[in-house]
Amino acid sequence: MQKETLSKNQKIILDYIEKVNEPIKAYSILHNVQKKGIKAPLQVYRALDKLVEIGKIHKIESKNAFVACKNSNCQISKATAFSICESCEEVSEISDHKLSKYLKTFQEKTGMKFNKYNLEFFGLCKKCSIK
Amino acid sequence: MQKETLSKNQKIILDYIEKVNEPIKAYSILHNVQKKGIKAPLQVYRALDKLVEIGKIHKIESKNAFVACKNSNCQISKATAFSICESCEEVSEISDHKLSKYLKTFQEKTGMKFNKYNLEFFGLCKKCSIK
DNA sequence: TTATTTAATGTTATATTATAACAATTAACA
DNA sequence: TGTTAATTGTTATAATATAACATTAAATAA
Repeated sequence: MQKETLSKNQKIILDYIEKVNEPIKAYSILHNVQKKGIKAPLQVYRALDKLVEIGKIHKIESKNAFVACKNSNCQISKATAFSICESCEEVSEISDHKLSKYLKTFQEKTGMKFNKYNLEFFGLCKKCSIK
Repeated sequence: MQKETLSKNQKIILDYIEKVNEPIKAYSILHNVQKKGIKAPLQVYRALDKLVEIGKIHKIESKNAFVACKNSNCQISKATAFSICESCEEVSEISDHKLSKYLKTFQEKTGMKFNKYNLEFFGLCKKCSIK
């Protein structure tokens, strides 16, 4: 699904999330797109649902926040991995080949048929560990 | 930290979570321990925080639910992995050596110092994929 | 022991996150 | 063009979580 095929609200909200470029919460999005005519939480949540579904954004579950997907071709739209610095709150999307591979073998082993996973690492980023 | 050193509320709530043996939500816990004298959400949330901190339970972030840790010796108290069936809602804790190993090498590569991760797989369990 | 500090509790109020329900509108397409 | 599916708008409310403050219990140092 291309950005061009998104609906009005979906576009407004994706544009905003891409602009801020860091995890942002639904009500904060709402607050920031009100000048564009979006008035109610549901309008935001509906767009978020769709954007997550098509892989344009990811939800950081541990933070109830949403962030634009950095993998433009988003093959991994349904397999997200993030590292989250507990000090500066920086969040980075991880795109690691070995990990995807591991997860596949894991699937075979457990007999479970996965169609999605969510992985969140917490710790100190390089910068913050120096301090 | 042993179970014996837990406080009154912590014990009540851990006992209940261990008994139900599946992910359960804070307000559901509250409802079910009211006969034991726990009256307010905060009493539950405080105990949950502590129990998560010491590794007796885990939070399933995508479900806002809590589940007892199955690894009695809980070395992996801070490294949790779950598989979640999207059909029957069954949740299993995963304890996989290869995964822990992978995560360690990953840490070295990124320069980030991790002290915790959360991994949630979604899909269909064996039973449900047959249906 | 007793003073002191730290952890846990109790309680009320409120903040934050998310969805239900229903009516209206627009887009997709047979 | 008529029909279905997707999206929107709106109000109300459900579900999840924390703030703030007073009190009590437990741990431990003098």
